[in-house]
Amino acid sequence: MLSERRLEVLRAIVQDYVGTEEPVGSKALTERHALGVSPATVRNDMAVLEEEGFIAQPHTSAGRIPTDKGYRLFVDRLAGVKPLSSPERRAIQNFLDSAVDLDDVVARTVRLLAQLTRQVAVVQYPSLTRSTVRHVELLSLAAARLMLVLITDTGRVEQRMVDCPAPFGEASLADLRARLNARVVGRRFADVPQLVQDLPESFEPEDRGTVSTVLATLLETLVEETEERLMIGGTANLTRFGHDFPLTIRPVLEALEEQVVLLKLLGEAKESGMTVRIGHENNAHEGLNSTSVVSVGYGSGGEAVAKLGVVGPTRMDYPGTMGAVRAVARYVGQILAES
Amino acid sequence: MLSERRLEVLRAIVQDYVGTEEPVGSKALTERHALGVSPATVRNDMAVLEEEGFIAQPHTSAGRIPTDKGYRLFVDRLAGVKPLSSPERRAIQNFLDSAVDLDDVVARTVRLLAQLTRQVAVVQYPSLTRSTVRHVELLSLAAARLMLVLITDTGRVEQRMVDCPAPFGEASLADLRARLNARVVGRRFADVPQLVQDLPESFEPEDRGTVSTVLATLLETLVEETEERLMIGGTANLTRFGHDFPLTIRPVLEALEEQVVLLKLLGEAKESGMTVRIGHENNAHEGLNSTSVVSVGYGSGGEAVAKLGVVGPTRMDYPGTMGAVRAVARYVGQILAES
DNA sequence: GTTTGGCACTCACTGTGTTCGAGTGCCAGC
DNA sequence: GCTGGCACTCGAACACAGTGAGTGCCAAAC
Repeated sequence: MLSERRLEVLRAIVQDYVGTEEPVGSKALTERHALGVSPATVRNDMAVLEEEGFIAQPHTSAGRIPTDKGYRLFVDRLAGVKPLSSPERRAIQNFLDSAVDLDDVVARTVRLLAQLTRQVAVVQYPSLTRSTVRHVELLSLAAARLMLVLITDTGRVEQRMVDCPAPFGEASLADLRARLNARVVGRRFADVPQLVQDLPESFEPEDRGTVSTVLATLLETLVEETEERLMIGGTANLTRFGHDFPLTIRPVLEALEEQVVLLKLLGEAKESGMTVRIGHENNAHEGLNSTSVVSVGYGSGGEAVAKLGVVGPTRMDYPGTMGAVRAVARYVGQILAES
Repeated sequence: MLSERRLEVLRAIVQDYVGTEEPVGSKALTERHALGVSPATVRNDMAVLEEEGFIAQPHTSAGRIPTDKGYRLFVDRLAGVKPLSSPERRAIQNFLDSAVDLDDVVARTVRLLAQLTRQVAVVQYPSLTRSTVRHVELLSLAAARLMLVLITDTGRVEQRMVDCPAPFGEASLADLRARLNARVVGRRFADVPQLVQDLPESFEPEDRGTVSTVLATLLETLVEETEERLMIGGTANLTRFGHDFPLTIRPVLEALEEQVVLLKLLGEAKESGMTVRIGHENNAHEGLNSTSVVSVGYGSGGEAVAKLGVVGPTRMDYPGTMGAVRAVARYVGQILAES
């Protein structure tokens, strides 16, 4: 068990190390923090903390730095979430309010997060399966070729070509469009499959094939989680860290280019509330095992339709980062709800 | 005037420097290239080349490196475009052939270019104004709210909300949709404005306001060159250069994040043929003044609908890069034409 | 039992020479 | 105009000592 003071020492170490980027020693600690004890005592505490694996020394005769386990404890028990200042909040709102469409919202969110946290920002586009249907449109492009357009309440638009097994008249098309919309508008994408299941039966035999094909394409589009897109920004912030540079930044950039990795990472985060994954906990990609990922879901209503977050060095300002991430997610949710 | 041999010396310097990333001296040159003269002679030639500004020495008692002006001469007069090997060509085609939609084509192109050239790849989405219209769709979302969807021959889809000044009946909507499509399908976006100019007049007075609003939105969408999007990849390749790292990579990453800068850069490139901008010639952003940009237009037909290219250090393999860029552009054009 | 001051020890970092060698410019001779 | 020779330059690499922040341990004090 760690006494209250030892925890305080750990907190002080994390704070100082995040601030200075240099290993912190016992003397410096007592000078900068009012711990009320002497350096020697702190040294004893440090020895214990090191034994427990919360801190480590890069080499003998150097100060201590927190380990991943140390950061974990810090995040879980010692740190709060630092709320943003109200000018910051206003700035966020203003900036997001002037977005014109979904792409713009996402792009602005990325820039905002990157600027606020001075780290790499990642924003996932609102997912299809968790959105609701605003409209389904069917266009006839050629005799046996249709275009299917899906519009979500979050403003996302998805389109697919459909090659029909048989020509499909304008009347049937209008009919299908009307019935389809009647059934699914306002419903969650996840519920669509069962809502349209029996639709082909109500059509003339010669049209059933086409209707089924259209529905199959529709369901396929919904399922295609692989189509999940995301936007990344602020990679230039990576250059702020590490004197040992190329070695550090290279694998991170590589990992960021693999969108699959990032999506997996976000996917593993909790559905609700903020998730912080520290260092080696990010086993999705080895390039990320000296970075931390702070992510949170956002959505137009109570429910999350996608996630956003930042990627930074394990040595980051967790309270500040968490505050920024949470605030941005909140405002993005509002914007999506309004549009 | 530079004699034939001096040009040969310059070519040798560029090639060696690109290969080794180290300043090249007179002795090493005569050893690696069959110039048929002694180091002393090469030294004299180098002195001349330096006087003319084609090469420079980082410090006394070091070899020479090409200047931007030197690279310029190399690209313009000394280097050809190195064609890809046929396995490479096949690989490109296979990789691009399996793309499923426009986003996928662009994403795959970026990856491909980045891998082939081992540099940062930039691909612009096919521009609206240079494409032709495949279909225009109007959807009624609410009594006085429409959605306008544009579909291009390159597979791009663009949508906008339209708030109507007055309610607009389904019949009028169908009418407008039909007439609009009759006029613009198959035409170039650039020609659309004059094709629809007189359309409002043929509608009932109470609908004219709405028709005008729709058309205005349509034209606005066409004009919005700012909406030009692009995709970037291969930033991890930046880490391959420079021991003097953070200083070098930072401004480049910053420049790459400013899409406006990149678009401007691509915009300044020649409409036809390949463009190579070297070092300080990239005055669009100071972060790019030690990089070169190789770009070329691509398109489904004979005409370019957008551009793609790579960004790398001035010290790059120009013939190889130009070959890869040209080949990729060619295949992307084919893919777009087929779809 | 915990805290504290004292003390010897460790070891990365810094600055200073010193050497080494690739590369240069110049010049006299072919 | 080309070549070999030669003195010179100057960055890179290496060795080495001094410095100081930081540590662990211990005996004394609270």
